Amino acid sequence: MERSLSENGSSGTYGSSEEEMSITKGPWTEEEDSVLFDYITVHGEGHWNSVARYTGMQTFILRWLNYLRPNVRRGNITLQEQLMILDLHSRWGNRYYTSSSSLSSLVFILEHAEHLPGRTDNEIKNYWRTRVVKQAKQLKCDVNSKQFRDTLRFVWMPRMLERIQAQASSSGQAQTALMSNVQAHSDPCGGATATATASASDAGFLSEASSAADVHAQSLSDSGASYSLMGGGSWCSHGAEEGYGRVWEERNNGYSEIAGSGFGGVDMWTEENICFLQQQLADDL
DNA sequence: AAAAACATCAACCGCGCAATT
DNA sequence: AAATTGCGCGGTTGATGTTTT
Repeated sequence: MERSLSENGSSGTYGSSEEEMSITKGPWTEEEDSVLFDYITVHGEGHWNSVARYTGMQTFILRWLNYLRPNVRRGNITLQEQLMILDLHSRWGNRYYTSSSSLSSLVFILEHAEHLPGRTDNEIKNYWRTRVVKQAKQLKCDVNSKQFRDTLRFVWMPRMLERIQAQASSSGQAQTALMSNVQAHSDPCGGATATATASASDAGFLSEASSAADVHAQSLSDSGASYSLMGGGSWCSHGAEEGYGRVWEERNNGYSEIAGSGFGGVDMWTEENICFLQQQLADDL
């Protein structure tokens, strides 16, 4: 194999043009993974700093971060994680190169949420692109449009929350956490707060969510108020980053309890749900 | 049962900002 | 102040797996 790591200073052997000519591409073999794993075990992750400057080292780093690193989780993104992704993305988007607003920051947050460790940027990105962006295209809607974002925030996310709650009910898990988190509450910032009605039947929920979406999408999005996902301590956002650390800490308690309950892997992008989304988008026009 | 179409995800690429010289 | 280098990011590709015809 041509991928190699060596001890001496210019260790990333991808560095020289000669060697780059013979770089192996494509899927990693078990043997390669094993070599890389051993290397990190011996040298530690900190060693990246001294070798990462060499072209191609990025390949090793990515393999480690996205695959080999302990606690990395792959596949089967839970509803809770999907909800988090949508929530955070609605707040921060996927803007470039700022320390507080990128997908990597999102990963950072996921990793520091006690019960949602190990999701990688690649995975989140893939979810966003293969699911969300794809559905937006199917709906003939610009994923970055205000209309789509509002629909996600005020219709889709409450619907996901509803599903999570339904799962919790059926499994008898996390009921307390959800019931305390998913309920109407006043917004101390003075604005209205969109809420999912946890006890609604599906049909009932649809109409309630619809009207809620209509009202809130109109009345809230311009003012900067946000749909409140988890509201142990209710919160509002006037500008994306303001007070986020504190808010996250409070909200994360809710996430953690629910995420810890262990259900997930539910596909929200069913025909029924997409039709529903389509209806919402049509109504907004 | 086989082929085609589609979906997913790991891996790689290249751009542009930030830091350094 | 300008040029260079490094780094982090989102975008894209291609392999693989799954579903549909």
